[in-house]
Amino acid sequence: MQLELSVDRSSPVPLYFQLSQQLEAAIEHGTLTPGSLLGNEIELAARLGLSRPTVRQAIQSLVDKGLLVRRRGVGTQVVHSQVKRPLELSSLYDDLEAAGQRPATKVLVNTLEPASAEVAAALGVAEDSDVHRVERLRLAHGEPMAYLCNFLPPGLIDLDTGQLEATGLYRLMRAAGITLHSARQSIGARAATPPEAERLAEETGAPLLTMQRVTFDDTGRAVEYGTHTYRPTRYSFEFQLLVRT
Amino acid sequence: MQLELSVDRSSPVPLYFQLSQQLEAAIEHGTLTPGSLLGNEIELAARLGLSRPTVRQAIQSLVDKGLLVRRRGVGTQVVHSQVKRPLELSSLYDDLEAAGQRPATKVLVNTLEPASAEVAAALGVAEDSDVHRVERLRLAHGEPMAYLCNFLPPGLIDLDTGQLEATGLYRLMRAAGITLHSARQSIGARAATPPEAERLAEETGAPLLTMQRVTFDDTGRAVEYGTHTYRPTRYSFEFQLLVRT
DNA sequence: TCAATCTGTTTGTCCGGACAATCTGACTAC
DNA sequence: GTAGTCAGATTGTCCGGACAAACAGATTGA
Repeated sequence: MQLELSVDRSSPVPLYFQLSQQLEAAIEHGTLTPGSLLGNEIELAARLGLSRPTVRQAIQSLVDKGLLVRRRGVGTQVVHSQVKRPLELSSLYDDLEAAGQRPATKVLVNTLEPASAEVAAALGVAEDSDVHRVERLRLAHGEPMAYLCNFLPPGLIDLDTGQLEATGLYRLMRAAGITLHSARQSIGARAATPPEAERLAEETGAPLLTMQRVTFDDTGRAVEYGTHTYRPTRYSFEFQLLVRT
Repeated sequence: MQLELSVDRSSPVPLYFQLSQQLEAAIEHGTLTPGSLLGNEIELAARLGLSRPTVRQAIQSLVDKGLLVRRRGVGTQVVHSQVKRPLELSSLYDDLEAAGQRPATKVLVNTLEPASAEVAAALGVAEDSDVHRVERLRLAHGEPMAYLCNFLPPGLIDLDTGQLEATGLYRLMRAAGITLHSARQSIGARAATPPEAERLAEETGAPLLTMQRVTFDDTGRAVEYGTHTYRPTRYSFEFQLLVRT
């Protein structure tokens, strides 16, 4: 294994992070082939002039990502399977853009209105208190793909219709300094009602994929509640997930 | 904060794990209320007679689970939101049992047959080589909930029809010493074909929720490929997910 | 020939310490 | 009164070392 590894001690980037990125790049690039041993931690530390805990921290982060597997008495191996992303909080806009689909968004509604009981419960605000309501149609290649209805608590973000049409909601929230932390999702299916069918250019009774989601920031506040419907012929949820250990 | 914490040094259970379990229990139980500070690491270590790295390792594991949030200069806080499980590799059988639904399974097919191109590609075996094929109907309260079709490479596990009816496939695999590592899933929806409708007691054209999954063990081998259809009126996919950092 | 045992390798756990980065809150200067 | 500055508190990073546990392969014994 002639893997070139080096760390820059003058950089503000943590050493373990520099190392883990280089290892990840090597795996991605194929320099480290699946199944190959990584060499033992102590020697690796000595080679790089690092301590073993630092090397372990780097390796551990890749184990958590599912790229490496440790075996006591054997060594650390690159996982065989084609792990891509261990399921992050996915954004339809980003998904489409990554797939080269040139997403477009049409904002249908962008108002402030009193929260229904359902919305109030999801967002943890008082019933009838004002919340943002945003309804959007997401298109790809001019064809409707999904109908997105979102509710946000007030005062968190400035919802500009122009920006909503230019990018995704998650990007706007991140840009507004909101740290997304976790989400509770529910994915199901049901038959399209007449208004839903019309919006998505489907027929009444056609199967629709539905997703409901409440997103929380790192302080535990609910920052978004969404009810989405997707055309199943155009979109499905794909993700990779890891077994918790 | 009068939180009772203690560790047993004579136990073979790692100290950091003992601590993290106690903290998790305290959070679950409500002894540690959301938003409350955990007390600084150094004092906590001194109080328990542990070193700071050990305490940090315990805390880190809970941060990874999404239960705690660290803030430099502030401290470690319990997250507000109702995080439950950060999405593990879910098993329909376990899900139903946890919901107190008394799942029942009817094995429709349990044979060895040549792999189709699709199955061979998913499992990474040669086309027309023998693979296990298992078709099951999963019921709850006597009502059909899902139709499960799975393919497994040969020689990995002994598929006994009786056992398949008594428990879930994942449990059997784990019991056979297979370490599940990751899975690639795809969730979609479509209209029921006549045979599908009949199996699930739905009408032709009714919306169905579909899930395809390839599961890998820790050596990177594909150990299972499944094509499942669910009745959306009876089942939906619920999960909590964390933003990767 | 086969099974049990031993041995070396590698990761797992744990320690104690050091300094840096960042946040909060109080203080000070204008 | 307001803005900038400073100090204390807390986590982030990193070091060097020690012993335990588990695995693979070779050795030994029946």
